[in-house]
Amino acid sequence: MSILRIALPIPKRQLFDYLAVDVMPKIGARVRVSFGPRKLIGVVWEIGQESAWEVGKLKAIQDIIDDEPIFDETQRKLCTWLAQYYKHPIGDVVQSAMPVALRKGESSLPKPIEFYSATALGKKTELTSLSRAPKQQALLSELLAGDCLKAKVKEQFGAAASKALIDKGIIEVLEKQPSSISTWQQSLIIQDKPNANVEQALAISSIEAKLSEYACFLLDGITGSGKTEVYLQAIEPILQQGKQVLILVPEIGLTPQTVHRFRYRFGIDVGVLHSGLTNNERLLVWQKSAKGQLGIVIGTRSAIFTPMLNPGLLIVDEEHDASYKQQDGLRYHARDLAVVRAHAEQVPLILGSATPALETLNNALTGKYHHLTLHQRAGNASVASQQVFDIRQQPLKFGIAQGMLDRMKQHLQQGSQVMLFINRRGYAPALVCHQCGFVEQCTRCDKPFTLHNQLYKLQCHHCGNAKSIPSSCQQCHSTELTAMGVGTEQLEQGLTAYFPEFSNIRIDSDSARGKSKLDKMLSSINNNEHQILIGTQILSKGHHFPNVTMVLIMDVDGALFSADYRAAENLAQLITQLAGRAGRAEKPGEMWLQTHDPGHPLLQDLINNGYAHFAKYALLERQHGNLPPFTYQALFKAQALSAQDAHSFCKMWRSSLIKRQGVSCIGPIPALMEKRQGQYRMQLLLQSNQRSSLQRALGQQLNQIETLYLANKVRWSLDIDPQDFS
DNA sequence: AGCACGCCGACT
DNA sequence: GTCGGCGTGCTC
Repeated sequence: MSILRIALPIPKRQLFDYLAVDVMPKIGARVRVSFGPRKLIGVVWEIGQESAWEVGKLKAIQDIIDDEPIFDETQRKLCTWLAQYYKHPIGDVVQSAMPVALRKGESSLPKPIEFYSATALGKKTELTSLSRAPKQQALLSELLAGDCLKAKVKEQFGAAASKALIDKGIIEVLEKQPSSISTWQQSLIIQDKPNANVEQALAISSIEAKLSEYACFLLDGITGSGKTEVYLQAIEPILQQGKQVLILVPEIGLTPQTVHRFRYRFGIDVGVLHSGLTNNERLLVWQKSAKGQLGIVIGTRSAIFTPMLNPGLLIVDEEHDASYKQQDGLRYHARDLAVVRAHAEQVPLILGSATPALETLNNALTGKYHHLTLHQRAGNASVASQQVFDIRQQPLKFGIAQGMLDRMKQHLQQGSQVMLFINRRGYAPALVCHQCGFVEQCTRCDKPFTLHNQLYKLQCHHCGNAKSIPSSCQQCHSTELTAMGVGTEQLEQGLTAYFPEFSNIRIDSDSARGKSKLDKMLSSINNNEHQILIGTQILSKGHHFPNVTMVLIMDVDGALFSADYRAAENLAQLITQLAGRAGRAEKPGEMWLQTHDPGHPLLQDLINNGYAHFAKYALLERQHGNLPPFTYQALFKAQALSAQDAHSFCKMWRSSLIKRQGVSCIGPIPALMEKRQGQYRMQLLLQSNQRSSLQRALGQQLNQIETLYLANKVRWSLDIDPQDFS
């Protein structure tokens, strides 16, 4: 008796067994089943001969939705890998790999294309007989010349005209299968291909040497060095072989210009997947790609799941970008999944960035990835000069030093724009003396204490050691101790009052919700409608600000002294990205970094030697500190209505994990925002030198937790390779 | 995750 | 007397 093992949208780390009725569904096809009192849609994941359940108690499936699998073997492999690696319920994984429309049971087959055609009666109808209905007359005349797509008719002639003609029997709606539509391979052209420079040509030929096998390339090219041109020329032979290309871009970077550039170069339809699409639009791209009808698919994080009939190349642009890591539910990293997918499909993968993530850089340096570098800047690109501004003992107005305000004034009066940059992401903050720059450190670890305002405590995020907040500086006895970071609103108000004659605009993910809103803001900036730009991360992504001649990074220390070891890396990426986007050749920009520690070695290294040098130094530091990518981490989070419950749950995890080989724990430590929505949040950081020992320990741990201890009071989650510790 | 079952408080 | 609160447990 064949048993169907089905992945159901249930948060359990298991498959559910069912029986087939008379037709056997294929592996990878959707089926409808009854599950307890409700009906669910699941995907047949395995077919086996026996069940751990009593076979007599198994239910039969209700019906089969797909005759053909919607998950091919590679996709099933990817999902299984995801579930295994991220320790996530398989049903949930399968669910997130599917477009929403398919989760709801929509047909996976492309909808037939509807078009209007003149009937036999229509062909005999005199046009003049319709002279009293000009719209209908025009439509009929159009259709006598040839058939026309339904959507196009509706747009040109309106719904009323076509309906009237259908009622008269003059025209009719016909359907044809989309596969009979001409394929992109026939319309492929190569438009306006510029000559590659030496470095680009070298990169392109390195990639071309590995077109039909797995290989991972880090395309490490400074801003303005023409990474996109390398992508375009690497794509060319792939498309010419009739194979497909999947390109991932960060959430905000998905600008129409980029898409246009691909579309224009090759003259083919490009499938675009972004958050603004409806479920049906998303499904359509999915279907077309699965049928091989799209040469290029571009999309954000979840586009990595798009099936391809004939894959030829994967590209992850701006691979260091944090938006590739999903921050809730299935916490996967799309870049890492791209590596797994490229391997499974046996196709090459290009990871592109001006500021590669340290993990990626390490893989390139150890030879796991091929390292391709572009140093030459094309044409009129420029980089802003970078310098630190010592704010010790400086009077600060809404977070800005007086010296910097004066400098801003100069730039503004010359008609230039000034950009202020705040890290709104709450890095675990330290306590710093404004007089002398002294930072309170844990005596055991020599690491800055993290300030927990709600607890009114300083706590070391490396050993858990805690003390109360001192009232004066240990070194100079000043009472001016400050936490780092200032709110955007406060700054906005302050600037409006201080520079009444200049208009300011705030750009963050809240104010720029939606792509068109952001575009509008950007064009108003480039039209000089605003002189002072206040922004967060969003400004560092993909856009150029030729008229900005001064960039001020307000809260450098927040990142330098954060317990989050990634904060310094993120800051360096941000500074480097911004420096490449402000000003232009004739009007170069200057960038200022406000800090209490102007001599900080990482900061000095970045400013004097650039990102690549900084990154190597930072990697060395990570190695000495036993941190990723030289060790492997997982973050266990627990939240409960009572702090005691959350704490003891973490401790229970800790005590059972610590017995396992090669895994160490830090915590439990309260989360940065200890209490949110009435829930107390605690976390435990797990670390190992060996990826496999961490994986094994977590696997065993989860088996226990599901069978032995079901703490209903505590909601918990596990973040493998955490990027963010808040 | 849902959904049912169940066991206790304030209402027509 | 019951309507409904949400704690507990189960779903192939």
